[in-house]
Amino acid sequence: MASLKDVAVHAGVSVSTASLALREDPAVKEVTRQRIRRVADELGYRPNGIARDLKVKKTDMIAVLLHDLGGPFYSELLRGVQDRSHQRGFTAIVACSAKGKSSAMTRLLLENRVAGAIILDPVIDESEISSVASEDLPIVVLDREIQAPHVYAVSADHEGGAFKATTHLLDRGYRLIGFLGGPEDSFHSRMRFEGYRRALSQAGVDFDGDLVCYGMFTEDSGYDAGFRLFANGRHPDAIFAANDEMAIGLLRSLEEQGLSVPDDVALVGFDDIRLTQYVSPALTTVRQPMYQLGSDAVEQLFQILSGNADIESVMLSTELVIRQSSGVTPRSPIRG
Amino acid sequence: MASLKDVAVHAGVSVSTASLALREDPAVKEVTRQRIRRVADELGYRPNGIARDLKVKKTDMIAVLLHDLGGPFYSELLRGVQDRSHQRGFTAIVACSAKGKSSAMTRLLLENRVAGAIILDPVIDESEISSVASEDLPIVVLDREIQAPHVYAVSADHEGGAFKATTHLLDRGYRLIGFLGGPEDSFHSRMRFEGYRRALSQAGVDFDGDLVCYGMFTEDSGYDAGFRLFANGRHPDAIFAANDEMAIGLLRSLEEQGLSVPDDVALVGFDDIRLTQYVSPALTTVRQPMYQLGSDAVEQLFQILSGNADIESVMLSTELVIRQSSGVTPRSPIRG
DNA sequence: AGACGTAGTCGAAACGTTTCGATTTTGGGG
DNA sequence: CCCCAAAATCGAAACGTTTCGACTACGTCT
Repeated sequence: MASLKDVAVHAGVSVSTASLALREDPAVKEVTRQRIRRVADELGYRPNGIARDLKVKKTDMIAVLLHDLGGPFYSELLRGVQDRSHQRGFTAIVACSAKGKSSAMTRLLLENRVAGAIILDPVIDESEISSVASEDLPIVVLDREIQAPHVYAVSADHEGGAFKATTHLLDRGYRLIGFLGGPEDSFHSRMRFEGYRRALSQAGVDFDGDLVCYGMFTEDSGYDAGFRLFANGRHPDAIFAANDEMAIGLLRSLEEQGLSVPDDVALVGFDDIRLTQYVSPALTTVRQPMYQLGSDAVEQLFQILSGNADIESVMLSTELVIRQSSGVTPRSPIRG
Repeated sequence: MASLKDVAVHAGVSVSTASLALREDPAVKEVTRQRIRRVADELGYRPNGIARDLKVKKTDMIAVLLHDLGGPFYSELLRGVQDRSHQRGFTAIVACSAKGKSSAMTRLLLENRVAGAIILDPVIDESEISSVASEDLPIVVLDREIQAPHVYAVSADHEGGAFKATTHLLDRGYRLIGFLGGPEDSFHSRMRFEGYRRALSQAGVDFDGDLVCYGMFTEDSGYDAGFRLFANGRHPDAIFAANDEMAIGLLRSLEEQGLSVPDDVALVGFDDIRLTQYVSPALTTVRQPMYQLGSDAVEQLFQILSGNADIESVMLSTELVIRQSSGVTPRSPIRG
């Protein structure tokens, strides 16, 4: 592997001149520069970014750590990250946030290979993240609340989205509105539950714990929950599911129970995954601004790295996407 | 940022001893090691992986370059990459293969930051890839054919899958089988077309160019093609679409044209994306071993990096997944 | 003609490790 | 008590850059 020294020797100049020349520094004479560049090409010289990073003590790479690579809607998020990183001169690299000796977490974050990190992983524990963040490694967490130095948050407004979803059902006249949550300790599930509670309470509808049920955010767990929600003679007239996967499983189980959606039971999900448009009836849901989440995360990191002092948490609003599963006409509007 | 030297000074030992101690080298006495480690912890010392990589002149990171991050079925692929990388002691980082000065391509591959790369990108041109590959940077391309030094291939058997799909339709008695391809210069489309041709020819069915149509691998382009395929009084009794997206668009257009699938027209797709199970009728398709593709790519890279001389291209077989869209019972089996 | 500014080039240090040969310490045997 | 091998520690070089102060040569100004 040809190094700068090799180039310098072959071009009959010093290493420093070669270095300057290849970086188009105006201090080196045009003719010399051309010669050096020609030699570099002949030798197939490639700058060693590792050496460079070591010398200048900084790197333009930022890490994006996801719990499982390639989940369904990371696509948009990563596009946001990608675009904004590029715009800010960063190179974003994505990896899986698994722990362990040779994990990306270790290699990238603990071994000083990146300037900062964005973490979207509901599972990895808080202490892990806060212990890894430092003066030299700011971390932006997505969809989490972590109070720790050098940890910043960018989040979609899950509570607000859930509020919108539930209010939508209330507006359409439903009163026995069930909630299908995810794992109880999950941030997403908690926030969405809170929005649900707030909507009920604002509408003056009593909360009924019997109408609440939990799954695992998977389609199958939604399917299972579909039976529990209608067991013992209970019969909610609408259900707000904390994510689309479960809503879709739920849809299947309702169908099996001979219940029609939305005629017998209205249904709203969360996330707006692609499938929601294809199931029948198409699923009313809440869309998160994934692209912006990614882009804002990078921007936040950029600001921090630029030494901008007062960084505030960012909360992005969500959007209700109304389709068929939540009924068509308001039966008895509660407002207006 | 505390360096090894700081640790050494505070612990009253030399830098080399500190280095050895923190790597648990048995040459350093237990008590010394404990002292050094304690000091390191107190100072919040973190090894500088960049310096390390520079010194030892190697890195355990491999890059995975995708055309667009987070496409629908990269998920499985990346899991394969992830698992195998971990098993082989690599850290896999994923980035977008866009070109340009500060792109991942440049930063990671051209600046010697990774030991090797896996590229899955039908768009980026061949010359780009072959010019980037080198002695010190072996590249494994997925689903492409590139003849160049230091470029190796791992591929699913698209031709074979298309053959299976078409033969399946033939077995069920269809004879006027149309082909809906992607962009004509795409490797995927070409291979799948070839499998289609071979199946027809093996069954002694004449190829009819009028039954061939091209889209862009998108749902909308499939929808449009659906009208072209049935224009001018043509009426294929089955269609093999080169991917599921287009097949689904096609399904929609057939429905609009009052054609029933599979009764009027049978349909087979390719890829087995998740949606295929949810559309109605569920789509018969060809599944690629995405997990294995990823895992084999890493394995291939590992072998190359281990100095294993004779590396052969790998071709993985695909699997026909039969659902409702291709009809139910054979009408007139052509074999057996 | 001498001084001086400037364009161009150079040398050496530094970044934080690892590695290896050299040096010191230790402890046991004669 | 001394010597020696083994154990423990150390010092310095090296990895490939960048950077900065220093140096050279040369034309210009006075």
